[in-house]
Amino acid sequence: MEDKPNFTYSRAEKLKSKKLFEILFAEGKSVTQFPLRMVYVQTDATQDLAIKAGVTVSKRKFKSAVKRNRIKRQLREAYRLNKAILFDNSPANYALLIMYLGNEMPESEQIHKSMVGLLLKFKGKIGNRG
RNA sequence: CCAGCAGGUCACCUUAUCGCCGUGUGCUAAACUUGUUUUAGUGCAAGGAGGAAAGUCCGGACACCAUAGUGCAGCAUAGCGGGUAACGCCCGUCACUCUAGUUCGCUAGGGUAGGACAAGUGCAACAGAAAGCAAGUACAGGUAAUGCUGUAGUGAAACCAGGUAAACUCUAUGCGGUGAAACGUCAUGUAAAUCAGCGUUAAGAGUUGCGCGCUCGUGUUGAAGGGUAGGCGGUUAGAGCUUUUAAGUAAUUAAAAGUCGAGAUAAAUGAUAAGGUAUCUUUGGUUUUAUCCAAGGAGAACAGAAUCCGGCUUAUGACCUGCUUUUUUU
Repeated sequence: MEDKPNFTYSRAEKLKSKKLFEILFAEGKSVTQFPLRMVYVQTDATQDLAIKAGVTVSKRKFKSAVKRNRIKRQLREAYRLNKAILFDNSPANYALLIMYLGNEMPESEQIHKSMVGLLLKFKGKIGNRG
């Protein structure tokens, strides 16, 4: 754990289940660090991985599939490189969904800064409750 | 040199770090149905969006459904011939038409919702008495009488036809519907929902717009398994691609050889950093101009597979070839 940082983001870590998405949209709680918003919900401890995450970009704000893909890739990279913040000591299992709220194409540097802030905010919240 | 038209080609590159996806292969571990097994982890190798992947506008392949049949209605197409799995697509050709040239014979290029006004209905600017059901001008002739007859006049067309079908309509041909969230299958697992047999057939319900037809209903016995979410198959070797030869004016077809080129599913095919290329542009110098040289700046457009093919349409950067027109210089 301490010798090499884990920067992977494989299939098992991705949020796949349709059911979970429905639950997230229905009863998820949110943390916002503009231009990002995270919706999260606590899941069963029976799952193999502690945290599953997905990213999303509104089709209404970005009609072009190319632009949507680009933003999602940037979000995924930012999460992949900074997820170690969460994996140190997570008190419970969570499903996360990170959304992009901006109206224009973002800079990667800005996304990275916002992602770090967002993850720290989230960590503070669940730490306080647990 | 600039502009237009036609045709063709490509779809930026390199390096570093960190990642994603399936495939092949090696190692390790676990499981048992001990196998060229399955699962997990890990190393290596080669590969990983398009010319439009887009719009979803046509045509197919494939799958399921009698709520699928049938008649009417409806929709689509429209010279002729050919190509094709098929098409509303493509090729050739005739006619008409537009543009340019012309030795007035034509030539080159483009366009065409180019079947029928020999059945019926409708429509028609201006002029005109009148362009269809109601009227009637002038002159002449004729009659018992009358637009009854001729001529003039208006107009493309006048008591009778003609024009018009991106007007109804008619003719010919074709068309069932739903689309990969189709469909098949596996495991989990509960009822009113499914299937088969027997009996009852009365009201009624369903369908594509309507009719016919078809299906269902209610009781009982037995059997198997739906919906939702998930896994696997379908699902990437195909009307495939490249080259050569032959047939054909061409679209295209045939034969031979070679070749395998993404398979995701909240959706992979990347992110970041540095450098460079095509190209554009600014300044200065050179040259009659074109050009060339130096320095600086910008720097790849449109766009993301989603069952698969054939087209059409739309978006869009750069280069090459040919033709035409205009201007300048020699």
